[in-house]
Amino acid sequence: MSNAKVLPLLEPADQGVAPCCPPLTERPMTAEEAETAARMFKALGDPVRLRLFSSVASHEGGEACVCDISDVGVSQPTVSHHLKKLKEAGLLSSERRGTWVYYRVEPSVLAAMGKLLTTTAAAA
Amino acid sequence: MSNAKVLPLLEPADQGVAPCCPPLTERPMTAEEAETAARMFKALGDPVRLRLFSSVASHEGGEACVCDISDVGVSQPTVSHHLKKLKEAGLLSSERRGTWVYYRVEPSVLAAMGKLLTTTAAAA
DNA sequence: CGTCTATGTTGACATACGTCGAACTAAACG
DNA sequence: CGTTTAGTTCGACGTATGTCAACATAGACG
Repeated sequence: MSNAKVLPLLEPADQGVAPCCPPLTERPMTAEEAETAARMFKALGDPVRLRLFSSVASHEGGEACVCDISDVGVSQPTVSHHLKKLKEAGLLSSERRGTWVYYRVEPSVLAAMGKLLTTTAAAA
Repeated sequence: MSNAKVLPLLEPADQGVAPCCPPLTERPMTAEEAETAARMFKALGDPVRLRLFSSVASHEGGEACVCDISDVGVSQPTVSHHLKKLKEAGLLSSERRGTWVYYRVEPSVLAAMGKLLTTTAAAA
């Protein structure tokens, strides 16, 4: 099978910490950091993807079957396309169990993005 | 607890404050919420914009002249174009003072996006 | 086996996007 | 005035993106 290309910023040892970059307000990002972080923001920069991601993330256990979240107003292939994008961005992972395919959030990535947006400006 | 501030998921007010939506992990976003939030994520979904925004956000006072942040590897019209996009997304505001134009971050928007990505405290 | 259901993939299309150079506006300065 | 510096807007170009219908694949089930 063709392995999905996942963001290289996430090592299994980095779970729980910010793997990508310092907060946006700390210092100007380098080109490389921006390249990496932009990929994550871009993945959430589409309404359909955002709804899909939110549906998965808010589902119990942070995991949901495709059949439970595909009611977002677009065709089924489009849903599959967007889920693939989210997977390629490292935000979701998928697993087939019998008939259905389950998608799950990558909590470390969510935490990384949250840290990017932490307002350190309050210290000033 | 102090959820009195997070409760209003009203329309994105035009006052600069953008408490658009609850955390992504709280419940599936509505189409309207996703539209609003995706616009912000999309604005940060470009490496150049991310660097520009980070440069402004990390500058003293959360404010910077265009001339101080335009060294991002693209032409000056492109810088202007991206700054306009960030402004349209509500992430930055601009003001002309004499010869130079200063851009400043909208801290409320930054906080709103941070809240969107608040770590999955409930997704256990 | 055949068939049904659940997802993924492919190909095509229209639109959006990032980029640049050139032309334009705005302020300072002589 | 004219010139210089700072920044925006315009027009054009190539590429990326979102979308769908059609087809393909993977289990389940008889």
